[in-house]
Amino acid sequence: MIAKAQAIYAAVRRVPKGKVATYGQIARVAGLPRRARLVGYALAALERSDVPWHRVVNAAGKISERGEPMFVAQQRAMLEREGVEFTASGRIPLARYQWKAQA
DNA sequence: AGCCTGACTCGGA
DNA sequence: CTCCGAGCCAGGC
Repeated sequence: MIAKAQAIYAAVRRVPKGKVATYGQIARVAGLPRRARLVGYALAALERSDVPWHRVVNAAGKISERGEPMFVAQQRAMLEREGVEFTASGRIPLARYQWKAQA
């Protein structure tokens, strides 16, 4: 486990229930500007943790796929259970649900 | 070291 | 809206 990953996880944990954040946003909050890919990489390594990874989506407000479509459906279900709505095209209206990190 | 891959993002066409 | 190319970084070979 590397320190950068820890910073990323800490940033993700700050995302409140019912809100979502983008990879790039998490990267900035974690002090790693332009390292969106690193965020995805770090989250991919997650296994059984208290990190709300399901609240992290890409810049388009869509859930990033990773092989099994099953996980995407699972993530969407968890978000909807927290009150996050999806558009007919499967996107999340970021203007309304994106987490605004406070300095 | 080089090359390829990947839960990404942005600007341009 | 979609597709492309470039920039980014960690890991494995």
